[in-house]
Amino acid sequence: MEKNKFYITTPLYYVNASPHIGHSYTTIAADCLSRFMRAQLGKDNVFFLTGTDEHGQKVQKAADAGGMSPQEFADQTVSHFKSLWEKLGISYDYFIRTTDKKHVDFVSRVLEIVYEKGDIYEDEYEGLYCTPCEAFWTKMQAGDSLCPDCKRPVELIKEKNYFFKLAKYQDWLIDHIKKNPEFIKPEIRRNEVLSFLSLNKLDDLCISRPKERLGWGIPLPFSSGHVTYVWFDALVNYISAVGDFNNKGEYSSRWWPADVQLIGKDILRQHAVYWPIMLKALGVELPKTIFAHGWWMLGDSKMSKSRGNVVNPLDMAEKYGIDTYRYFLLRDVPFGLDGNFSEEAIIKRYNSDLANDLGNLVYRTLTMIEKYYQGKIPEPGPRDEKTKEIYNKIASLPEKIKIALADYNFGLALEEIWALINLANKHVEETKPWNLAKENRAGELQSFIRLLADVIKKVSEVLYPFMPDTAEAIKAQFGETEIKKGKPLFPRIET
RNA sequence: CGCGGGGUGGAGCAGCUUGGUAGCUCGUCAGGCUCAUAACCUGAAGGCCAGAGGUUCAAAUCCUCUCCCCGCAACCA
Repeated sequence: MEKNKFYITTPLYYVNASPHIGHSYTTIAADCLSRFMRAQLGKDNVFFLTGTDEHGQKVQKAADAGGMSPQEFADQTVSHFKSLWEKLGISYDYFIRTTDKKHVDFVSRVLEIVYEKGDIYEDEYEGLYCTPCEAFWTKMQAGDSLCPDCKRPVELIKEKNYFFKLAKYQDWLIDHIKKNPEFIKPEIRRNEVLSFLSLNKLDDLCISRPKERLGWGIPLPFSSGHVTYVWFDALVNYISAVGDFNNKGEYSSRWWPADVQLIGKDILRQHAVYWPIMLKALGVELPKTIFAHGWWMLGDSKMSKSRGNVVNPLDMAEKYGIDTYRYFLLRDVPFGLDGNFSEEAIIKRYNSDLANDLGNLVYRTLTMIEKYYQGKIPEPGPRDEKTKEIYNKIASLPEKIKIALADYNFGLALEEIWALINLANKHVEETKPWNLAKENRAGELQSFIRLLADVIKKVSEVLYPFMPDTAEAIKAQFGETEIKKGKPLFPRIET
């Protein structure tokens, strides 16, 4: 994450359903990193891309069901995503839609280039097809010759399709992953991909769908009877959003290659296998890192629409506050591992970390400034050893956070911040400022209060990428010279 | 024998690579303090580290086997 620019992407969210906690998780993580990197590199040197994937069968079916055109349907879902991101304070730089004209043209160009290169060929596709579900199944999936979805019989059908030569690049990809330990993170996912690639022979990827079966997609430039397979279309967004091909088919971009592409572990294969091979075929550089995070589970079960246990991020943000929601997601579970989501867990985090530790430190400090210094933040006083030690901690905090985030360890970064908060709370106990006041030890009291104010100012500064509103609120309470006390930031939630 | 991850005080986790007093957060209990949101600080209780065997002076940590839980297993985002 060094260098002078930082390009980060989220996956393109598929518009067949409304946003859930998983979407918000990836996007909040990306937002946090973007805000952090803007502070490091300057606003103009960071590019944060998100957007929506809008083609394909599922969208068409959902649109049909709602009596809309696919485009109308997509427009509607896109507005849900956009308003959610606005509510959650997501600072994306660009929102790409795969139905954008630029993207459609770009995909077309990509297909031409790969086709001309000879990495796309025509062949007969044979598979087990379930007509009512409009889906193909593998032999394994439909072992009993019944559709795993609807349990009706599948039939073997053949159709003409276009294939992308994945297999040709298999060894190259294995080699790339082995040589670049940073390419797939965390390590567990890297090992997973590596073992998958080593143990299985890749089949070429079918990248077309006959128009009569699926009309909602980008037409293949070399076959009027087919549209592009959604993944082949969608993945290209990461480069279509930020660059162009010249007439020789060479790609150039100020931002590409991406510094990190955040994804959920469910779409690892597409991003760690298909995507790099597509780029290789195009002669375009590979992203530096693909980071696959874990899933949020509800109790013991996976979150899924069919089980009716989907968590609506907007409800959570409204109920507990945007920053609480952001804090919870980034702090409660290590990025990369699965986590358990529950409102009890949010409340626990809220009360212990936000209300008791941070909120209380801020509030007690404000009270003391009000009481002992009439609301004016005192000048620094003489520093004893303990005070110097705490100032050293303040000074070293940003570097610790930088190290933690360089490893995508949001939880550790927040723990570092809380270590300072807890140290300050402890310091109050040890110093007993109420005694200093009674005993007229003005110098010590002044130095002490100023220290607390300085701790809080630093905390609000480093907290900004994680909890922007809270950082602003604290900043507003602690002015240059005066304070504005107001209400507690995080009133306890009584249970 | 398909591949992979995991089983550590009431809950959630760290420690295992490079063996040597079992650590953190929350919860519980007791005390302290009063600037503070019954918040803060200190202390205590609580674990034969899934089970069995082995290596070693010494194993949560290395080796073998067993049991249990969870993902993945390819054109459906």
